[in-house]
Amino acid sequence: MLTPKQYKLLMFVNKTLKETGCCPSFDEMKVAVGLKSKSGVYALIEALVERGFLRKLPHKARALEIIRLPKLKPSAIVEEEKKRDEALLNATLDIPLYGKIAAGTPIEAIADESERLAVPYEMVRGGQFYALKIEGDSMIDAGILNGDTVIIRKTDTAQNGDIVVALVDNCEATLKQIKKDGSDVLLIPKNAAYQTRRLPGSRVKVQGILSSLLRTYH
Amino acid sequence: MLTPKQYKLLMFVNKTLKETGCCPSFDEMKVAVGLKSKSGVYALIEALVERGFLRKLPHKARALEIIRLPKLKPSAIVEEEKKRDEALLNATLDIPLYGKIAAGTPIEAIADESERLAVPYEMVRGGQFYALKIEGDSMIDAGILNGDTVIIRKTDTAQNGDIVVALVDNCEATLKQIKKDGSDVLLIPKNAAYQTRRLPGSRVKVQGILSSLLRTYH
DNA sequence: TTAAAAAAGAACTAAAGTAGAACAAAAGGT
DNA sequence: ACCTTTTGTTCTACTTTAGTTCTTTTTTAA
Repeated sequence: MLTPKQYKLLMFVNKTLKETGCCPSFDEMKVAVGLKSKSGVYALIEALVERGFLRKLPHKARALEIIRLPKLKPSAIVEEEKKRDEALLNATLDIPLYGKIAAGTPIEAIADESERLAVPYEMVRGGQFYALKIEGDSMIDAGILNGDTVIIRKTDTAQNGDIVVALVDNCEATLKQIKKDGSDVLLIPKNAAYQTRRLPGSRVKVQGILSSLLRTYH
Repeated sequence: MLTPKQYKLLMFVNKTLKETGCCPSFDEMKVAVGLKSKSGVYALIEALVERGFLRKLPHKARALEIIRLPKLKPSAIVEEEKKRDEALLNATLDIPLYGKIAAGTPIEAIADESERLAVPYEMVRGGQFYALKIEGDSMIDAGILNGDTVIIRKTDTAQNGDIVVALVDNCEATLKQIKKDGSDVLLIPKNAAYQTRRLPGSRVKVQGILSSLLRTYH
């Protein structure tokens, strides 16, 4: 609808009208839009009148009226769209999102490959990882809540005190703190309401150790 | 109804008019729709005029007007957008990582723009976000530990019970659960060892609400 | 393969922007 | 009322930018 110069001038007239209450002269507009001659301003004003943005009161000086302004989109929306474009720059890695794992009473085993989770590359660098959805509150005192997603690095060894995914008797998987006690292994929930389990080392396999945690609110 | 090229051009003209207030030239449209010659743009414009989507002010440059927009997108465009959305799910967004925020005794205010953090796109969809490093243990019973990174969605309003970044007296920022009590505001730490603070509403500004949480082990 | 549609490119025409000057009309002060 | 200053209008000449038309090439689909 408008050329850039026309738009610039219209905005200047609008701003001046609002700020000072009186209309700028052609010479003032001339400097505002960066021209050296009034004739150019005249042409721009004529164009704006013709397009219905301005009205000139005939035979009057400094007597322009704004009829309408081009309606611009709120800049917040523009920013949002820019953000989306930038988003494509950074990559993530998809890791398998296995079903829910009981952080309370052990329930489900690890299986399935269908669902995947995109996580920032830095969180899953150097190693093989998978994600689990936490169900239950047995690790609540370690700040691991029901519904949290934990990212596990695959490994079959762990240090004393690590929080690990432990597979018991090849059938139940659970997330617990692990400690060795002689030939036995302690699986320690982090919740006073739960009991530590003591098992012979032969019945417990480490399937990975806790690497990071994601939580979404609402 | 419209070909994909026509649709794309119409959307570009519409967007340009709304964002800048002035009409794009044929050369600008040419690059926007990925053509190398203006003549192609000309044909597209003619088609859009003929179909009643655009009006050309005769014998004027940069003088297109949108008459209406199509209610249906061409299916090729729909496909393209689907792909784009899928790509976004596998992308991260960089959000500003402001300094540490005290979850214990309030210490530092929010400032700085230098550090940034890459987070999965889904975690920061629809809004403006920033990240904070938690320092202290005042929110430990909400599963928010010392050293955790929280992602905050900018907003100045919160529901009763939300965990928010609260700015007290314009100088100290803190992460707490918020509750309204008459004209007062309660800032509730989630740790029995800490005291709830009661402040007049006028001294507290909400700077964002807790949206998600990241934790890295080791 | 071939016919039709889309795109590229060049050439041309038209409009917009620039500048300067001359002049006419309005505004302001005395 | 008068004169002076400010402001607006018109004209010419020219440059740059933009729009149109045409021919050739490429792409696409039948």
